[in-house]
Amino acid sequence: MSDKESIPLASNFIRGIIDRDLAENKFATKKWAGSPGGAAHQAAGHIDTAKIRTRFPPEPNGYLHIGHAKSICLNFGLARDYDGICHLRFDDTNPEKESQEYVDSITEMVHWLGFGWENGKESNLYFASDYFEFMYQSAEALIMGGHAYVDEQTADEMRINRGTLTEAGKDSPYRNRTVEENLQLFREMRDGKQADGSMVLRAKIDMASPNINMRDPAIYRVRRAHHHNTGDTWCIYPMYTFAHPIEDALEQITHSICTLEFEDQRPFYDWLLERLAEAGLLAHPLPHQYEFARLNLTYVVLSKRKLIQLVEEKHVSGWDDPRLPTLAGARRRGYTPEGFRLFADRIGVSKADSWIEYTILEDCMREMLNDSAERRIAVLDPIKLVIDNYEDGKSEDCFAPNHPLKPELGKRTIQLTKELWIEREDFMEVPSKGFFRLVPDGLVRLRYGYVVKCTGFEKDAAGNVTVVHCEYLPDTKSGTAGADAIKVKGNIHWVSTSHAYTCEIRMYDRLFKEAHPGEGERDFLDDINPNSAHTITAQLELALKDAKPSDTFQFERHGYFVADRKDSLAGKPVFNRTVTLRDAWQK
RNA sequence: UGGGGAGUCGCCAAGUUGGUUAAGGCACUGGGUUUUGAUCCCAGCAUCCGAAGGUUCGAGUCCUUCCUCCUCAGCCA
Repeated sequence: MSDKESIPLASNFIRGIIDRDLAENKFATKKWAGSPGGAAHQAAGHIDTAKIRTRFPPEPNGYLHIGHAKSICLNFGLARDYDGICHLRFDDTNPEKESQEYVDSITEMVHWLGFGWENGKESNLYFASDYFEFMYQSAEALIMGGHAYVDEQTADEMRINRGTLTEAGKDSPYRNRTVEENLQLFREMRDGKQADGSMVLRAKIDMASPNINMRDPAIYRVRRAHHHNTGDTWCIYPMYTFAHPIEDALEQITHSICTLEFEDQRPFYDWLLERLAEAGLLAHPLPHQYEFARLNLTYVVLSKRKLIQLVEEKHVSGWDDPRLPTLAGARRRGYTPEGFRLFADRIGVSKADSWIEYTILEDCMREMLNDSAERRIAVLDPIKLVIDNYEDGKSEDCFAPNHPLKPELGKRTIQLTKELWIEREDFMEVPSKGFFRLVPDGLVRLRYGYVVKCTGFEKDAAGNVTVVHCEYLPDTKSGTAGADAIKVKGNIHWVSTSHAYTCEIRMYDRLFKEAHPGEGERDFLDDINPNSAHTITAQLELALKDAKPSDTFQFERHGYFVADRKDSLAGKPVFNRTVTLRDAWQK
């Protein structure tokens, strides 16, 4: 953890709730048997040593993105700060959409972000599907308590009878079956004696409730589908509404944090848990649900549907395309876990819908990368500079610090020769106002080398500058006595043409050109930035040839770059531009 | 038009049971340092808290009315 992350965090409403709960000793008697379970199981346990328990509960039906990172940092961060534990729990109650591939990917990315779910010997990695038996028993308990019934209406009939936002619903004709009949039918559902979709188990609450979620929500459906975890053991599966509160309760979660759209479901969450506590299946204290506003980022789409569309219609190269806001893509782009954690802290948590400016994320990455990335030299758009008064064939050591803020990281040598590559934009035949780099008859310092004076230049038939000529001033070499006798404002980087690694670099920019892709009547695909990626051939200092996949560097005066983790070969890395340096001059 | 939420500086976001000059971050604007026009440092940046009334010695914090935005009618999560 860096100093930046040890700065006291701004308070937020969830921390306020936790502070109050802890002050009231709300969980002082809560037990934990070392594994998830109901009242009977937990009763045999000890007082929970975890002060609070939170959980990150993804459905393994897609890849994690930056929005998830906010939730992950929130849940795991809270557990860390309050001496608690955060579980990683896969909410896998819909087998038709879920798969092991997603489980693996999600697990990997949560770890990558820097969080763990281990607590001593306990792994606290769970699957909702491991609780199917308990959920089934809970459903029977509900039936026996007169709180659930088997409904044989079709999906369409159910929808029609649910009413509207302003009109009450109508009771199902099957609503008043006897407990015995309900139990028998529910068991038939479980035993495969009822067809898919022919009936559902519904909670029996109030078809006239102004909250539509309380109008007898479906809690179990018949679905013959192979489950990635339970195989073909079940042909009935619980709905999220029913399953999630039970998952939280079995894991002794204290603070169940989700996004705003679940707010309407909280009454059912509490209703269900109370019923199961009455039935003796669960013990108090029961978990509570709290909702926060999901992340919206400008110039980015985070909806699962749109992300899938971008990938399937090949607008990007895949789920880990460096331009995508998926965590896999961000990692390939060179975004770092530290940067994401800083970002999460910086944007805060509240219940107000908000749009975070994309530059906030970029700034967080710059901030952490500035601290961690070693410096290297890269000429991205090379033109030749010839030092006419420099000896042919001579090669001279120049010393460049690996990190200006961390002298302990040492220096490396780079070779200066008569012919160099410099940046095309560092020379101007007719300088614009305020330009202080190379101009005819002007002085500029070759960074870590000599001060040179521009003596001329050559152009091709098209009028493009091809070669710049200069003469060096012998007594001005960096690091030698008197080097600063001649002051120059300009300072440009360079790479010897005979000591260069010619390399492919992917220059990435934002995927969308509009702050709010697809806003209003527009199709979000029409807002795609046609210049979000282009590949260049650059001249890099030789040391970069040995970069390992995922190594990050600051290419001085340009930005942060990472050796692509997929396409880099040993001795032949290719780089992705993570983010540029801030540039007051460009503005 | 029913239920549930939210409205504090360009973007986020703190604001204890009402107490007197409305945190902080990002952005922005000045100035300084600097062999990255980077980093870093210093300073400035809401007489005002969606609007209008009201209660009070005193309100972003309480009351009333209004406005705007988000969200809910899957056998998805």
